[in-house]
Amino acid sequence: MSANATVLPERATHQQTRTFNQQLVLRALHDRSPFSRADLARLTGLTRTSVGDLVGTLIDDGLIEEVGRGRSSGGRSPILLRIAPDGRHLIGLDLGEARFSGAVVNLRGDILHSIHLPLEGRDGDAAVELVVQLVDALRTDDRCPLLGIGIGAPGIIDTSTGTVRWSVNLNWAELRLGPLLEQRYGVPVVVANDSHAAALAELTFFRRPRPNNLIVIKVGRGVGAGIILNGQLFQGDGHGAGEVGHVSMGSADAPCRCGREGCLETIASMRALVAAAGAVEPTITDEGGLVAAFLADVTGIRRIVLDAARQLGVAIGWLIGLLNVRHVLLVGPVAQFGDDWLGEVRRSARASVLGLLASDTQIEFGHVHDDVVVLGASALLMEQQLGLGLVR
Amino acid sequence: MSANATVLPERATHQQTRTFNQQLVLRALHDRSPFSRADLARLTGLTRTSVGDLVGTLIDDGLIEEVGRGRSSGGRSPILLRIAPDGRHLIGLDLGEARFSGAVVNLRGDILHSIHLPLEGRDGDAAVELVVQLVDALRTDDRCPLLGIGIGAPGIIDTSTGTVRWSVNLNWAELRLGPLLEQRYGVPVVVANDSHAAALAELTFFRRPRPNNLIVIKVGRGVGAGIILNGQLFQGDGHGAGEVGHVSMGSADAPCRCGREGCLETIASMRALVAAAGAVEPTITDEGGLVAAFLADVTGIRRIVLDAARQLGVAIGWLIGLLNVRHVLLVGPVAQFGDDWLGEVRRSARASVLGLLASDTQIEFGHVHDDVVVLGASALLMEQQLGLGLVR
DNA sequence: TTCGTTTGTCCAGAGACTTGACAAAGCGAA
DNA sequence: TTCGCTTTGTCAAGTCTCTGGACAAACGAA
Repeated sequence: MSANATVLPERATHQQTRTFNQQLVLRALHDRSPFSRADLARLTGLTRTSVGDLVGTLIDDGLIEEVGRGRSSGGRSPILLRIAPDGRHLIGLDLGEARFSGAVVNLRGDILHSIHLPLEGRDGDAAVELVVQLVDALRTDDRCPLLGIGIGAPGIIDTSTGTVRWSVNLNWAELRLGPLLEQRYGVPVVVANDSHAAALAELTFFRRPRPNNLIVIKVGRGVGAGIILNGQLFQGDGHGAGEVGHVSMGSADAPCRCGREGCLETIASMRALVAAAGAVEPTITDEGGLVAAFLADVTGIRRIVLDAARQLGVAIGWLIGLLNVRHVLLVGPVAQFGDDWLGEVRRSARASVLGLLASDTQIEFGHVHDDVVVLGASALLMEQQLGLGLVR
Repeated sequence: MSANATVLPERATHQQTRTFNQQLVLRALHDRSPFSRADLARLTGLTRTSVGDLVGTLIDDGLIEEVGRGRSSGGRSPILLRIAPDGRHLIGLDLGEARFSGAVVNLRGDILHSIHLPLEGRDGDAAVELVVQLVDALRTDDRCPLLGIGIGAPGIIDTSTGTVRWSVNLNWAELRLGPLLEQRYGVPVVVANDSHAAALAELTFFRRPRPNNLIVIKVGRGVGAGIILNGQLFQGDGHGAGEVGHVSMGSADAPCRCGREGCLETIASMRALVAAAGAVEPTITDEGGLVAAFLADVTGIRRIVLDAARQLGVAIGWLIGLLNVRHVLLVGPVAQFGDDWLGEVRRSARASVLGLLASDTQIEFGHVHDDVVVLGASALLMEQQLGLGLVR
């Protein structure tokens, strides 16, 4: 037998069957609670016996709990079950460009306690130190079992090994952040790109029924997309899927921090918009000022912002044309621009792609904008540790 | 329990475990033969006992066969196994724009017998009749058990139901081609978009080790892509993934048959190139003439063709930027343009996307061009019926 | 109160993988 | 040639998990 053997998936065993069905029960309860054991049996196709057994071990694990009895439909009244919200706690981190945020999150996605630490120009090891501070601060005072730590950060991130391969503003390269924290805290750690995390947050906590395919575009200081296909986060061969911010839009104007010119990020990101608006109207120096000027219809500003929306729409048009995905969400500070801006994005996207595909696609704002990365990182951790949403 | 219950995947059962492991063995042998039972045990992680049992049923089914003994490595010499090439035969069809092709294919992807029927303007029911003729002609004279019929056709195709939702030049809309043929011939039938099929052909028969992600762009009369992500064909919510031919390239010149303007297809397809070249050099009236003129460096023609390559490169740049996929293959008649053309595509694609992503991506010609759709349709059928390559 | 229905659980049974053991088959050294 | 060691393929018993049938508990309605 030669050395470079074919790579095969894991074999199927009894234990895998068990785990899979346990996750099936867990996922049903996560998607919509409460359910009785009999409900779950009908829903999953398993027998009442099997469900009873599975539920037993899940209750022993503290992951689900009984919450009283439901209304009878002519027979014995069912015992209702739900995910035990505080069966586990998670720590979710958002390593943003201006500040690091962290929160303790429960299994329902409730944020129990959150902290923000300004970055103030720190990078490299100093930034790692800040991460440690954040986790230390969140870990005190919580006697609930900790499922692990989920981290979202800008840049190219290898989630399978927990390595930050490249993050411009933090000045990290090939940083094994995951293993480092795992060793320090002794709990599982997952690290993912912030836009990818955002997509998972919307999918896991805010979309019912869960779409198979979903694209979430996060427009903040940068522009990035999280792409969920067949119910799973798609990261690409090099973990760089969704890097829409650095695709060339043709017009080579402003230089981009990636070293090239004409990237979408130099046109449509908040950073670029604030700069462009500031050049016209010097009083505008930050996002707040820009948004206010846009909403107040200040001459010139409106056009700048809507032009950017148009370019973003072109990028979305490509996404729709290439992937034919029906759900596209926009999250981040751009949500403040409101429906005029969104309308421009929609028009532009629809104009640049085959009608049959575009007409079915919904382009909307996401549900959360501030904590979306924290929640998404938590969602990824839940998915990896508990199997919510992951279809084997 | 409310009516709109959450959609859950199938529960795991013993039988599924069995099927899964059987497919694991089958897939190992399909990827690289021959292997002994002991090899397979090491490769899959199953015990020798289990593998022996699985192999037994597969041999009884006629899907694999023993092919003598291998060299001993100090102990008893192993009995070598491989897929029985003619354990099943398949019929693969390519419903092209100018002609319908069909072939009998075996499990190794060998084409045993093929036919071509010119379309001669037929569409609608007449085209369906032609499909039936093709199958009838291929079915005679083959006593090997028929696994089924695989069909690749241009247009938007719902593979899950076997429906051609929309095919311009065949004038088909919502045609339930799959069920129709299933009823007539009593064997499983799969229908897929031709570019999607092409991608499956390259993945299934010509790429070792099998890449996780692969994009195959078929440039012929139209332009379409087949997108394989996480080892599976990705079709999108409306089965229209990969419709790169109808994304707007900005410059709104020629009207497209889809009703819009500036589509990639009006610039980079063979149909468009022949038309553009014909306008400059009236002696050019078909693909052959165009290719000859390009290779002979006829004034003006070269520029037209390379301009098209550049535009195609932009589209590939978007694909790479959005999906970060490392393997991109080009198939179809454009392969005749050779390395100059390919070089131009590569340059353009690399220029329009983040260096970190582009540098890892290989853009090459595919292995087959003529029979790629026939083989791909067969591959899809094999995948669905035998589970080769599909990871549950 | 009684009957029918629904729920949750217990017990036996079946399917598939694993473990341990063993015979068959081959290489190599004494 | 013979013996010992290794590898291969198979057999029997054991374990894990799902399934099917049966039963008691719980509830509404007559």
